[in-house]
Amino acid sequence: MKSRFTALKGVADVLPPETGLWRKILNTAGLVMSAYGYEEIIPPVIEQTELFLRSIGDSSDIVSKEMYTFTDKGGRSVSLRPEGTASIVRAYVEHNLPARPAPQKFFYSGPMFRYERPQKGRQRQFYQLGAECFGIADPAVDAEMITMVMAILGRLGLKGLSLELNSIGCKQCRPAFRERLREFFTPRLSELCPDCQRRYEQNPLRILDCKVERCGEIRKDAPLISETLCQDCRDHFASLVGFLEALGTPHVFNPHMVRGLDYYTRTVFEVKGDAGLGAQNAVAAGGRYDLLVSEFGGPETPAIGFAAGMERLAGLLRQEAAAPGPALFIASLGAEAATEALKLATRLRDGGTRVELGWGGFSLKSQLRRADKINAGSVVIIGEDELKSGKFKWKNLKDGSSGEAGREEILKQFSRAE
RNA sequence: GUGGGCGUAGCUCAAUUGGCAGAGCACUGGACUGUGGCUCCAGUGGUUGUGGGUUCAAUCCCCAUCGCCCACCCCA
Repeated sequence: MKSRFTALKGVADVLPPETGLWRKILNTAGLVMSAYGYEEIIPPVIEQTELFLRSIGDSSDIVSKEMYTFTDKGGRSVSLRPEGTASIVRAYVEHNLPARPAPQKFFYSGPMFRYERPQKGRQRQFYQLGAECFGIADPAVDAEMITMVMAILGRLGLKGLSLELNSIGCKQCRPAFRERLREFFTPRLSELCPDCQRRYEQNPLRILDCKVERCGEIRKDAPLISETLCQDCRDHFASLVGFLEALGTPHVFNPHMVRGLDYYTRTVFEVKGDAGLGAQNAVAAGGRYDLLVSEFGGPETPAIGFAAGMERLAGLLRQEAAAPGPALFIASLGAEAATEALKLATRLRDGGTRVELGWGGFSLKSQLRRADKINAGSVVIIGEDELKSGKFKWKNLKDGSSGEAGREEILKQFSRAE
């Protein structure tokens, strides 16, 4: 710990080879999402604070105590985004995108900020990858979005995931359910854990996924949202389940699942990983939010979205193979040979071949040792003999084959064959 | 914000009752004048997270502080 500066608490550098994994995740997700008709949108990471107050709502700690909020030099209260959806919806309304034909589909990725106590799978600056679809209320869109999320995860080779599903109703039926829930817990309020007593006031739905054992027993006979949904919500959910079954997408109905953000309506879903993620085991989650666009001043527009945590995805994709090395390593002996090596390397690099050089007057042996250490595919040796004869010695470090070849031959042989 | 655990070399970890800070791996070089991997040898690398205190003496005990980890809360 002699470094003069260290990264802030809860933020982290992503180093190679981890960065390769991140790129793979983003590329794969981008590929799948464009097949589903999504286009990238790049919103700013900073917004006026009120945007998040109005979207996420005050029943969540995100807004009340986790935002990076400050006053800028113009006296405005601004915040680093704690999640992506609010910005996308703002952009959608601000640029009058509802005027374009529905559905409008966007994906995004980038850092989010929440001032939380770090733990496994949770940091203050973390990356999310997400998508939003505007303009269609049909449950087929819910099924499509969920299928797309599962397709991304599947394409990445992730196994042991479970998709959980619920409906939390709309503005007609959810308030009624909240009240029924309160009535149910009122007589046993004193038996609930302190956190749940607070939830009772703030957001009684949250009591349903409390981890305290005693609270679990108490809520055994609590009313279920699925029994309280209005007919429209009930139909919507049934239809979604039908689509998923037709698509063969495995899913689990979890009547106790509650999402944290206030703006969700009807469909909510969560994809959980199996092992290795600790307590923060949701790799992706999302839901429908049919009211948010109009709350932001746009026309009444149904919408649905999801977000996935990059760090959690990367954590699940264990780094398997050794770091790939250069296709060719050029060892040289003497100043003249070094010049020749540099010229050769530059021509190959111009053609896209990855080449490393054995710089610096080291013995041939140490240069070759280094070529081996960095996992080079082949090595070419340039010394005085080779300069005289014009024939370079080469050796394949993988299979041990070797030979001699002229410059043009070498160029041809290593010009980005693979 | 709350609770618990942990800070010794780049990494993983030792260090007896409080008594000269070590090993393996990694890195660099050599043994082997221009042919890697295996082996052997050597070398580089540390104010023991930081600041105080107790003591003849602190990696070890005490206090504070910072950082990391895990869990709660919350959530991707």
